[in-house]
Amino acid sequence: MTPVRTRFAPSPTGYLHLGGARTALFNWLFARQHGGTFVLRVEDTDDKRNKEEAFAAIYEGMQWMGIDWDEGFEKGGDFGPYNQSERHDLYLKWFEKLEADGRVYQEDDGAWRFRFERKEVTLTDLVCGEITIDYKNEEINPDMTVRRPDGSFTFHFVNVVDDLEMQISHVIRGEDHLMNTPKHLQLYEAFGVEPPQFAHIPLILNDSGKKMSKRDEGAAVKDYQELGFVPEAMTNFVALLGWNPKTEQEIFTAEELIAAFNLSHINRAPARFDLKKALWMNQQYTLELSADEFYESASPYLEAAGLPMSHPNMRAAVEAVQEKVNCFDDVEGAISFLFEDDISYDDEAVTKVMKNENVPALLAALKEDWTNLENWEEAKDQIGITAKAAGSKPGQLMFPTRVALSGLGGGIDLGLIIHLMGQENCVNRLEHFLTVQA
RNA sequence: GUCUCGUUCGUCUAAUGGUUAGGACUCCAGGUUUUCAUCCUGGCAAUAGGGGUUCGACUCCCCUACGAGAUGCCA
Repeated sequence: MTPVRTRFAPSPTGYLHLGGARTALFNWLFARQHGGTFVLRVEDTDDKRNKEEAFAAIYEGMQWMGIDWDEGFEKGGDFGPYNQSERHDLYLKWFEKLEADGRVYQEDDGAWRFRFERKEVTLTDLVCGEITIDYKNEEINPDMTVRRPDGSFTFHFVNVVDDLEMQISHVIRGEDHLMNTPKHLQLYEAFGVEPPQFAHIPLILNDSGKKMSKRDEGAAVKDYQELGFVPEAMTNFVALLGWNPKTEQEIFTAEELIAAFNLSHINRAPARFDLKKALWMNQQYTLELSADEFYESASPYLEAAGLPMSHPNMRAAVEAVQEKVNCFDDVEGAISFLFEDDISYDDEAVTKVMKNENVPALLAALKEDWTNLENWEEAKDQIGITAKAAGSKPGQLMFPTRVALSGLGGGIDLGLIIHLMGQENCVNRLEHFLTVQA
């Protein structure tokens, strides 16, 4: 039994694509499940500027999602170097073998082509099954370029050499490589080595059903980091895109994913990324955080938004919205009204409130009744008393009061809003609401 | 154009010849909460179309439509 060795080989594009993240995750899950090795290789064949910076975005994204690697970038290992740009001698060695065997020939401009065997090639893919490509017709499948006139090698060539040199046992990659694989198989055969096993996973589509591209909103893992996703939720959600456990379980810890993962349960059809469901899943995770964890995680977002972090009410306000928000980025909008003098009103909430024509009178009455109260509990109870005195139900005044005080249709518990805001501010907000909206 | 793959509620998916086609998200309606959220209950909603094979088809075969990928001296 050969040891399981998988790899993720991104090129330094400056961001970790959602699809790339899932490819990395599946490779990682498979390696972890089999006690194998997960390699991070850098496909930097083109000499790009800011290569290191561009790659940093990728490994930071992986680290955020909790995908660690055993070999490769910054870890080293026995099969290095792990940057393609430093592996030229290795490529040359295998190229010379092809040359000696007469499997390559040179074009007029100096480029080298690999001579395909003119036969049918069958790929047995762990996800896609058997796929046969006919190479008999040279017009349809011309020999492929493996080396450029400047001496550098093309993707197909280096990819195969790297995988065989690094003794990769399973190549798990996006379906966009499916048609490349028979070519790679020809190369393995010419090299005289056993190819690895292949598993091609379906692509991730954007909201409109097209392949997610760099321009798409939410194409980068970083986008979800900025939205304030819990990393474990992100990992969980991405794992369920194109793979399913064949059970109705949806919430998985990393350990559970490792145990349940199975290449044969990967779908063939591409999947769309549904932000609403992702946010729902994220909320399942934020709900499970301790108050401390939630506060710690939300703080950076609040600081970035300029909220006064040392304010005595800050901690209580943040804790109060833990079960109200989907992601950390929503916290600021849910509590900022407590820390700002100017209040902005949610149009939808105001419209809903104003549908009841009794509301202005009720709020005006409450404003009068709210003076000279001992504490916030009394103030909260007063809402019911005022409502009843006017012949309304308490509930008919609770919601309008919430909107008048916070400007929002939802959020912190009303009693707590009153408590944190203080009597004077409450009365002022009612006054302001009546002036502006009524 | 050619080659390859794919197509189940709006979305993620289950059901590999026999189910009232199941679950989840969204949405809607109730309940709980004097408000909001959580939570609970219920509801709307799908086998792309057409032919076969079969006692029986989401499931197998063929055609069409649609989608995706490949067809680079990009990766």
